[in-house]
Amino acid sequence: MEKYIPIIQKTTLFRGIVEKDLKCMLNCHNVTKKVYQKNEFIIHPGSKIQEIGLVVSGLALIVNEDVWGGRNIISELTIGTIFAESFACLLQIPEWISVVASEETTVLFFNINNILQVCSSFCQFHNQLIQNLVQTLAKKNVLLTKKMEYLSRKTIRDKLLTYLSEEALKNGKKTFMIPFNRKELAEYLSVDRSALSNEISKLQKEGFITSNKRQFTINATHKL
Amino acid sequence: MEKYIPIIQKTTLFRGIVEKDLKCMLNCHNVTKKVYQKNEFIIHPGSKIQEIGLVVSGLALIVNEDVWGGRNIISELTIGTIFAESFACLLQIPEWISVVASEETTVLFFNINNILQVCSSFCQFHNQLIQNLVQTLAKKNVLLTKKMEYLSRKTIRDKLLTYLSEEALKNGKKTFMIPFNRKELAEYLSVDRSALSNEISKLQKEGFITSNKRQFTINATHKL
DNA sequence: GATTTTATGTTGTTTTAACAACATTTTTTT
DNA sequence: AAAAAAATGTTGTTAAAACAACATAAAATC
Repeated sequence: MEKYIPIIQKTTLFRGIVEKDLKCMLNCHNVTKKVYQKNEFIIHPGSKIQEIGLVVSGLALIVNEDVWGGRNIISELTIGTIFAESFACLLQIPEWISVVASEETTVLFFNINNILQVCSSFCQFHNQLIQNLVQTLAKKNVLLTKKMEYLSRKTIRDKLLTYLSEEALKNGKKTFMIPFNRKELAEYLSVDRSALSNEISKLQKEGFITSNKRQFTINATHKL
Repeated sequence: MEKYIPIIQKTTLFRGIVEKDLKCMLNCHNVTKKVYQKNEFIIHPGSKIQEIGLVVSGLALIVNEDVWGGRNIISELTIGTIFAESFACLLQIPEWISVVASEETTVLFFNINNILQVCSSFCQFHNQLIQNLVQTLAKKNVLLTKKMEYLSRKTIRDKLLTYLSEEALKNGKKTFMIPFNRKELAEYLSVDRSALSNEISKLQKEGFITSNKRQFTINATHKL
């Protein structure tokens, strides 16, 4: 198990935990390891759960299942990614969510109770762990809320301008770089790539923005 | 302060905390109270924050501000609503978010450190509070992820079918009631109301679903 | 440096949604 | 019970996005 310590230490959940404590945790039988074959279910829809997962080898997929038997990939879980932390906190997997191994995959499971239940002796380890868990959840929350702001706009133009505005405010400058190329940005905003490129062109011609690849400049004097 | 205990006890954050502990907390100067006038800022964009807010009278708005000076209401904060819990966990308000009093509004502030920092003496109070905070964050997370599934679909039909599918799975039945009327459902899915009604009609004619007001039946044998 | 691949922009066509206007039903108010 | 208000459904028009196909530019590979 100890060979996974470098991976564990890099996760948001265990960031800042000293190696001694991690070793202790791994040796206290608080962590279980399981290997899954390709296409095997790691998490079944509607099941009970008490563990946070961590992929230490292979690749898994979070999948949304519909009543017609259709499947939709929500996200990919690469090595070093923790998953199901929200579900573990609620002790329940939604009926439409599953996690499936995309190839042979090794997963470590951390019981949520060992993280949340404060031990009788005041310890820095637990404090840090709770702090980390809360921050992980909060961060995801803010990211999702942010993304929702774009997705709930009706036109590509509005989605894009809302996104660019927030990026400008976040950077504190009117000129900034975005972390996506066109294809990725289109996917992030859930729009067609060519339609997005087209809209960027139009906004430039109309004087709202200037853009060159990943660099954008917002012309805030040019009122909407 | 103690007059607010009934409101405090009903929040997800303080659910299950005994009155004795709440009183102790209120008396230990861990909670501050502030009254805001109409249109006054309760939270400024980009500011530092260490407190979770609770509206105990009046009405406040979470507002998204853009670089052009435009404002967009993200949500309404009615009496009994806690807010800024995610931001408090990250100690930072995003640059595009503000909270504004919509009328004269009274707010209680709970310092996040008094919730997260485990005291040296093992206490049930703290344990419950952390449990509650984590559950609040996790729940919001799952709700946001769920909503994103719909919003990221391109057509009204896909948004609606995804929504109905998850509701059916959640209820464990093909026939179920939804918690929205048409106007609310349209708003939730970020689509036009009449276009939504129209799409529901079409889906019925094509045999995918049966619907009567808030009751829907999914015909899962009628493949997509 | 040439070749291939990937990213980006452009345009026209088809599909879909938004919008507006109105009919009908249901619910609420008086 | 009548009147008013709100919710829902329907249709036609307009606006916008998806899609497809292609041109060009940039980056990666050989």
